[in-house]
Amino acid sequence: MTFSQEVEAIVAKIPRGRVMTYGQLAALVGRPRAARQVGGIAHFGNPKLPWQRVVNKQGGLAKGFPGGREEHAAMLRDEGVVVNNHTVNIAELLWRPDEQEQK
DNA sequence: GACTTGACTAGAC
DNA sequence: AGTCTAGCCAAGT
Repeated sequence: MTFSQEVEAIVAKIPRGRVMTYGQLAALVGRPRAARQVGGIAHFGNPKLPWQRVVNKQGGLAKGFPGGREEHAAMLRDEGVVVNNHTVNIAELLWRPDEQEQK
């Protein structure tokens, strides 16, 4: 299991209407400083994963997302995420894996 | 096996 | 407050 596979696994588990930061995502797989790599994985990784739920620490949408932030924001809104000025309420929407684990 | 790249983050100017 | 630089880690070439 490579780092990218672990990251993809977590991204795939992010519930609808929730988001995560690259930094936290990296930390969850044991590499708190690998935020850059998380972004890199998103670029050439599995395009079917909800990368739109992965945002930077400011809650801002990914700058390199295909279609631009407009499309990114539209996707998140469709999931029930409140997006203001291309920025999500990271404090409210940040998802914690333990919410789902509950075990 | 070494060098380059990258959808990040935090600190400095 | 906006922009630049440096640090970081793993995958790609």
